[in-house]
Amino acid sequence: MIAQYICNQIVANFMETRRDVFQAIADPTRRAIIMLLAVGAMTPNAIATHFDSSRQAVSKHLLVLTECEVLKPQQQGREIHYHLNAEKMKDIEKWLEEFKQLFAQRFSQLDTVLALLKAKKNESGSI
Amino acid sequence: MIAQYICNQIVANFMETRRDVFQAIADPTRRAIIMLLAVGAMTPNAIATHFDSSRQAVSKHLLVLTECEVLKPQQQGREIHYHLNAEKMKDIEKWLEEFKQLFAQRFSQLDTVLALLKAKKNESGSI
DNA sequence: ATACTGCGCAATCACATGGTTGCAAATTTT
DNA sequence: AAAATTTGCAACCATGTGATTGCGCAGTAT
Repeated sequence: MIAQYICNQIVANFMETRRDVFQAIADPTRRAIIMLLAVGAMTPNAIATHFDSSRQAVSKHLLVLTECEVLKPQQQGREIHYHLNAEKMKDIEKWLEEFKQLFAQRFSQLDTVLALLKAKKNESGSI
Repeated sequence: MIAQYICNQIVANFMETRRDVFQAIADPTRRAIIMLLAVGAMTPNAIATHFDSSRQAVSKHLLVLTECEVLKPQQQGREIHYHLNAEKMKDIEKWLEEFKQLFAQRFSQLDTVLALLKAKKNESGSI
């Protein structure tokens, strides 16, 4: 059993709001769009030609991606070029890194908890 | 403008099915659960105490995470210990790595396309 | 045997999501 | 000026999602 305060800390740290990068990459179509735009900026019509779904469906994905700040629209006359905001992708990397650290240190964290429990063995056992 | 065949290849490669790791980490509660279980296996009740939502709500998240093969339930008497399948997390890392490579090589890919276009300048322009 | 506990499952509900069609606004072309 | 193109936006629909409540079943404790 992990000590309560450590768990609460973990939960508090990693509970975030919606409309983030994680929602952006949740949909396979959106992941494909991200990959497409990683190569270069494109217009909605150009993007849509690569998918079975309609232009409007793709456009809605572009809206979501823009709300997640993964894409940045750039108007050029009547065309809109969607650019990738590669910086946002780092949020995923950051989370993944935090996870990997937590996972790698799981034994030492348990040791910490056990040591704390041992040190407080004479007090009330709930820490 | 990116050449058609490269784009189609990208789209085909990165269109995947649902119920994958990306859906697993789309929800902030599920991300927090993953972080919790990264430290050590826990029972549904123990997990639920760390969240405001009810036990059943957490249980549904556990079901989703299990379907995504991020968690593995392990029955012990009447208790079920949910273990993290850290291997599944690598799918995210893999995707992120592919993205980073694609992004880093975007200029050279454009060069490739332009070179191809130049070589075929006398044929039909669609490649 | 009889409670109690831990847990999954079904029903239900509000809301989000992905998709479609239709249309209007803005820009470009003719 | 008129036609065509690119695009976003609104309405609508089917389905998915997150959450709640109620319940039943399998272990455990008394």
